Amino acid sequence: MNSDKRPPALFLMGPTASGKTGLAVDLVKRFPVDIISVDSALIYREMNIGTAKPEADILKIAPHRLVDIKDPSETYSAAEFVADASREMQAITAAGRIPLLVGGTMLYFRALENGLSLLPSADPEIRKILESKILNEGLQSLHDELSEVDPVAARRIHSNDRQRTLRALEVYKITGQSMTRLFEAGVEGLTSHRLLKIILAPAEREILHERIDLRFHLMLENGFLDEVRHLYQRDDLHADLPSMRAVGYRQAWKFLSGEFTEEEWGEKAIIATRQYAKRQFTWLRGEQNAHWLDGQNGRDYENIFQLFDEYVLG
RNA sequence: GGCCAGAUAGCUCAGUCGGUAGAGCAGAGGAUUGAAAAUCCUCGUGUCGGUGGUUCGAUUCCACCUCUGGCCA
Repeated sequence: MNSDKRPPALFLMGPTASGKTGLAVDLVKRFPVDIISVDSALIYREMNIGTAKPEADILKIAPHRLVDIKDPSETYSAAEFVADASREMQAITAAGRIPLLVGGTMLYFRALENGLSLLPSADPEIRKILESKILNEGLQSLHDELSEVDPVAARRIHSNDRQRTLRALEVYKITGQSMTRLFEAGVEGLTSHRLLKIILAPAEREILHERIDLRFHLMLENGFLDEVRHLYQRDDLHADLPSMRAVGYRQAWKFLSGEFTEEEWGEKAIIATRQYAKRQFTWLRGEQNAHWLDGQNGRDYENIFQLFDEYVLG
């Protein structure tokens, strides 16, 4: 029924706390799949409890690639992910197995599937200059500057969106060309594999909220605060690093620095997790050709196993 | 038991010199091209505690009642 001769690959997407890891492990037990993590926080070593990283015994059964590849002091990017994931997919396929990409970082999935334009990577020096300009002259002046060099991007990017305004200007400063101009070249998406996309997400938002709550309290029992305390004590880490802005870590950091009370930080961490899940849903609703499953009952899983059987054979 | 202060959106509160009300947070929806667990945008009808009274009109003024604080006994 399927004339597509390209090798198969599986995307397993879903909001945080939806049970992706559990399903992935089940798939590993039944099918010749190897897992690639699609998660901007699991890349960090020493960040285990708060990121809900699979435990060592799970990783032994179901190894995850692209986990623990960075120190919390380092940065990562969607482009690096695309390069890393593509490489791992090729390796897995070459070994006669099927790549299973599992995670919740939807930008990474999107970038991998649809591709990224050829843009320069971040330049710390230029960012520093632009940051200080925001400090001295305000974000609006930066946005005004963007209007001069790239009016199309300036119209698209809201003047309060500090991160995108800065990035668009950075691209111009590095290349001398507008981001809009560079976009015109088009992008090349993933063509090496045929995809089966599965979205695991509770149909009821309330169920997910309960799971988030439950999981957070479990994290606390498992010593989440001590984990953050270790990171807090390192003098090469600070609150503005991408790693320390992760949900939960950011709030725990603020408790340790005295900005939040003990009750406050936990409540705010749970809230931030819910809001993160909501943003993930916005991405997921836009996914094309994906199979949704609620995951609240076992039949769902059976359906996926069957689907997967047909897909691999096809 | 007496006195005082409260009772308004899921929560914390503002406000209406009498014309049925709005902020923050929460929540919902959306955007998303090398920081993405990031960053940003949009969305506010609720017996204004209850019952009566005054009034053309009461959430607002008055009386009583209920509840919650605090003080005095």
